[in-house]
Amino acid sequence: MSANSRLTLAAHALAWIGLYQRQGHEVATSEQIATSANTNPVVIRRLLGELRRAGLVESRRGVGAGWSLARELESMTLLDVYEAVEPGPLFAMHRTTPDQGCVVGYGIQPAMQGIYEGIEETLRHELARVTLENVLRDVLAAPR
Amino acid sequence: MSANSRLTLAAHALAWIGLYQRQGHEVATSEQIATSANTNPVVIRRLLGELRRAGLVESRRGVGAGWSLARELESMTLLDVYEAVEPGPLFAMHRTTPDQGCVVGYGIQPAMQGIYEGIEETLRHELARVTLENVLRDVLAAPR
DNA sequence: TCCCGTTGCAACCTTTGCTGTTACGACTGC
DNA sequence: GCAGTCGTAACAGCAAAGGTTGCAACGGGA
Repeated sequence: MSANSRLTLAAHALAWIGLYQRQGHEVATSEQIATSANTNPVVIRRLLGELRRAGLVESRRGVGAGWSLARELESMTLLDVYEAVEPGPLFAMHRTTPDQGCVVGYGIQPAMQGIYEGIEETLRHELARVTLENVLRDVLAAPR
Repeated sequence: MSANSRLTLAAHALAWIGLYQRQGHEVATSEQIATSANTNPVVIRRLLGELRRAGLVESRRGVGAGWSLARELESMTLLDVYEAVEPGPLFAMHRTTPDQGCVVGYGIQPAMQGIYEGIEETLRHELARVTLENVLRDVLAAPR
């Protein structure tokens, strides 16, 4: 599976903004977050843009601009973040339509479709159990 | 997520071989399976090679060669197939190591690591609940 | 009114992984 | 020896993600 770091990076950004705000700052810049994540500010802006569309963060422009949380970390779950940054399904069907004249080729897609739906529902449920507050607590609990 | 059709294709191939054997045939060829899946025989051989390494199928060479199941479909689960064809973890960490001098950059990877492990364990449990026999039954149950 | 720092966004390149394709050697029953 | 199939390497094509550059838009302050 082409492993995807978008969820990790989004959680990183949210935890960073949340911690920064608790330290008394109003907004965080993509530059600061990019430094922490060791990547490019544009990558952060793109990702935070998706989170903004999902209502998780807000952005201000002009002087003293930057990003702030739209909700408390306690009320954000990894499922919210996952849905904001991961569009497609977990498992894909065939690239090309199987032979519809073959019994297996005809029935395989509806069969796997149904199975995958149940599995993804369970995945969503698991993701919904973890709040960004949990994430930040785990981050701060890392032993030095 | 770069959606991955390997699990779907592997399930297709196993269901095809299983059904073919129940119809009284000894072995199935990669050519036949490729026709059903509407792809290239080499793609099928590569994938079945991974399933062979996992002990799910066997192959014979020479005249009258082909593939056969190494176990009954009832004793194979989607987890067996998943582990055979999907090497990496479901969610990836950052591409580049985050800033270890930053509290969040330092703690984010162990934090997400622990969270992801729990989620993947649940995913494995779900995959283990579905046997290839279930898959074949669903395939044959597709309405014409 | 101008300046400055930041977001918003488009365009492009590079890398990576999967898939498709061709080619050919290895094997085995006849 | 022949024919049919696997086993595998090599390469091209394609798509997605990430990285990079460039620049317009915004808005508070001087």
